[in-house]
Amino acid sequence: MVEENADADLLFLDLNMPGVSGFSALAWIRSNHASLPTVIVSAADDPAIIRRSIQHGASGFIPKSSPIGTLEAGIRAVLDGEVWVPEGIDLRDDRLDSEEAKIAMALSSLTPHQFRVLMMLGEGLLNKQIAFQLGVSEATIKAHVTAVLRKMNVNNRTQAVLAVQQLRISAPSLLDSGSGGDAAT
Amino acid sequence: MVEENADADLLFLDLNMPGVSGFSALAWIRSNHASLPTVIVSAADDPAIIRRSIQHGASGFIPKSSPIGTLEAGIRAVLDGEVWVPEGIDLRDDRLDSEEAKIAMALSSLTPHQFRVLMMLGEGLLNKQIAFQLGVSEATIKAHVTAVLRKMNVNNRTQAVLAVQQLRISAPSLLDSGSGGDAAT
DNA sequence: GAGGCTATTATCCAATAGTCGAATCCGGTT
DNA sequence: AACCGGATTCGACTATTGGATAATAGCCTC
Repeated sequence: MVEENADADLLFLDLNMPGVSGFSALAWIRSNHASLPTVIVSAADDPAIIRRSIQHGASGFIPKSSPIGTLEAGIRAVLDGEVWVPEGIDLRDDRLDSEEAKIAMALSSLTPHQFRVLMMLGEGLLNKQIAFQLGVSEATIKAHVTAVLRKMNVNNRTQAVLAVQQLRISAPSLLDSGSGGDAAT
Repeated sequence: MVEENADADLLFLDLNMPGVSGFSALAWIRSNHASLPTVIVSAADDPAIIRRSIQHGASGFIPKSSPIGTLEAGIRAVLDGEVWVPEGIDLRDDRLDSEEAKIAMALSSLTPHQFRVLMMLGEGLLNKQIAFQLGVSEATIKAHVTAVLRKMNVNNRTQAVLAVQQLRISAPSLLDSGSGGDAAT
């Protein structure tokens, strides 16, 4: 849709759209339509998610629970070139997880069709099914898939899908990174 | 490890172990070793995660930040057959998301080897690599994979991996669907 | 108009994935 | 001891995937 509406002034983007996992779309749109301010509208209000949205290039974040007035103020602010987040959200000290940044960058380099194909890989579809849905030959899809694997630096579609999954809405800040044995007794 | 220590009295399980995504291991262990009380020990303290742990059959949840005394009390309670969660966590109204329950049930039906193979699929490994790591022929792995696909009711490994990913630690309560509304931290 | 990038398709080939049937092993029963 | 159901193992066969190469066409830029 973004491709077909290149003259839009503003984009409202819902995280967790079916068929597009988490921040993938945001990361791609930010690079391929840099002049299109994007506001995340989400039911989530987790500070970690808000921060990640901004890190991925969103111009604003407006929880669905916001009163109309806030929505309006947010839109005005973003159209004025500002970054808008709910009150009380601290954006300092923000740096994107390096692994996540790497994946986002790879996504950015994809062409529109390649991105589309990748999202469909993420639904576990066969090349043949993707070809049918997009109305092109399977050979074309294979070419796209090959290009995607190369750009994402992975060896097969499953790994590509797993990489994309890392941009899902989950709360990395809540996890731990250390690990050690767990044992029983 | 659980398979090799069938006589254990209690299992401490860390969510997000490398190679086992989220609640997968818990779901499987609960069905295949029903008499083994399992306590989740995690750095996370999100009420949603704690609730999901109990829903998946954990006997207790102890945040890593807990003082020793609490840890001890929790262990005693669980060994006495009780369910232990941090103070202030409300467990009422608990029903597992139906899609998630379906996946957990499918996982439960897997044999030890099949489960192991599935977890390795989740790392994007080739059949050949799995075969090597487990010291069996590739044909054997293929057979296991086929069995897994059948039990999980999917058509290919990518779909199987995606299903397992749904049991990752992410906070469904933070996404749309209404209800909850606990902003952590 | 030339050069560069994307998209499309095709063909050929090697590797990987998935299905089927069958042999073997193992624990528990009869 | 014979039997049974299952888990595990494996080889043969087929389908899908991924890589390499090439050709055509459209689009944008210089």
